[in-house]
Amino acid sequence: MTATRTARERARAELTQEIKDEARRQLGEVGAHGLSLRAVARELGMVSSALYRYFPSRDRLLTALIVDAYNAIGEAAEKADPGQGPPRERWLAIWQGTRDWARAHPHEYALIYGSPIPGYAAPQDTVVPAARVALALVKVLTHTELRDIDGEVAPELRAQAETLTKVLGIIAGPETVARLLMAWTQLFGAISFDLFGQYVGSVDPADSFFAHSARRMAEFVGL
Amino acid sequence: MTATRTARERARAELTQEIKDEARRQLGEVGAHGLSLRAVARELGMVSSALYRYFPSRDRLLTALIVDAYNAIGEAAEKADPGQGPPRERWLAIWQGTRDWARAHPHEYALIYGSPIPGYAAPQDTVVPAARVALALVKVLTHTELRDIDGEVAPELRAQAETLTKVLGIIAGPETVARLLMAWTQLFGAISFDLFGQYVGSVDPADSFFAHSARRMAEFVGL
DNA sequence: TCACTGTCAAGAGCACTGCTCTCTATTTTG
DNA sequence: CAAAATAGAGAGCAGTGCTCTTGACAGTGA
Repeated sequence: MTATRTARERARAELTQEIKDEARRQLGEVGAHGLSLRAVARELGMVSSALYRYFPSRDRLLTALIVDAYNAIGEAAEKADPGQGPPRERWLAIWQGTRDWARAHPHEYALIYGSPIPGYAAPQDTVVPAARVALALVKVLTHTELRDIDGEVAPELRAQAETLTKVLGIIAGPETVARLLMAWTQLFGAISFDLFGQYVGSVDPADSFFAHSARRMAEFVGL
Repeated sequence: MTATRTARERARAELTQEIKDEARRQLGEVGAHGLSLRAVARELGMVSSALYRYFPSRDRLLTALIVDAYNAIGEAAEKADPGQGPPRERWLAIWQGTRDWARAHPHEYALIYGSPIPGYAAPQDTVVPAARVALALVKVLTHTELRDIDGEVAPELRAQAETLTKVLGIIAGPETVARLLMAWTQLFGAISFDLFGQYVGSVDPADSFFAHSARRMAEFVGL
């Protein structure tokens, strides 16, 4: 009984995966804007209406791809981390690994770090996968002796920083937490500017500049 | 003769502007994704095909809006600059003014700093307006005594920095130029993260964090 | 074994899109 | 005034997301 039901569920799971794979393939070719449900169905040899049994709308398909993309870039960041050795080296490796993934999958990156596609509704499913890269960076700092940094921190930000220290379990002052958030912002700001063409005319091959930023931000957070 | 020709050309210029205005209005409601040429034409009481006499394609209309948006955010940055007084105050004012504009026009901001809409072809018309915010920041530093910063700079980046010093006419070492580029990246990275919802769960009302970032980056570049 | 139930793909169809073409009215120009 | 350029209107094409209905099939309880 479970076997038969599983047979069906397995077929369903497989087809769901095939749809996502094909959609991701087309995403890489025509971007999110050009992704067409009908084209995906056509390529899979099925009729477009059948696809709605698996994804109730185009946006939901995109959301599924978004979650996958967050996990993929998060995994890339985690795998780039050697896990041991000098924290500074680990930090630089994570930065590089994150950028490498983004450059290899520009459309998927744009999907998650570009303009929000649907009506501004970032589903709840995305918040945990979205944090993976940031957590990889935090992890480097958790068992590290940071040179503590002083600095005035406004009450609102101080409160937010203290909440974060509890959630993340890191031992660092508010100024360090704020700097970590700035580094996180810098990481994705630089990748986005690079991929979206904002560096054209200034640091167009941005490799050297990106590596430089990674080093400076490592120092900036106290590494 | 010029008067008669002007009559038509003026009508044309006016209608071109009206189309852009209406398109911008709809952009604010439904975003770039939902912007429809037919809807714009409908609202203006004309037929959709007539609109093609003014913009040869939807992408070209969007490109016109992109140029306008770059100029608008650039002007916002310039107007926020008091133009005199302590450089640090000017720097902070420009950061704030830029963010304020972005928060007031999120869809227009997404248009220029989100995922590139057309097939990755950022038209040449956009590069000059796109630099206005950065130039406003540079302007603050030009007649300022910066405490010079040392630091190793890789050859590629050093060459790019030296090209920039010539183009911009600023007197600063490569390390300072690199830091300026990082600050520029930080500014738009923070605005994008804020508007695109990436700060949800960490520094959600990002006002305090943004102000903090502005101050820290001012110090970072030597102000 | 047989009817029942839930699942599936298929097809037709709706309202919409960007865009092209032709036709006609108007304006500008020589 | 006649010719040329420009304007808008309308029809139409190929494509889209999405809905609804229809018929086939698989698994279940009597």
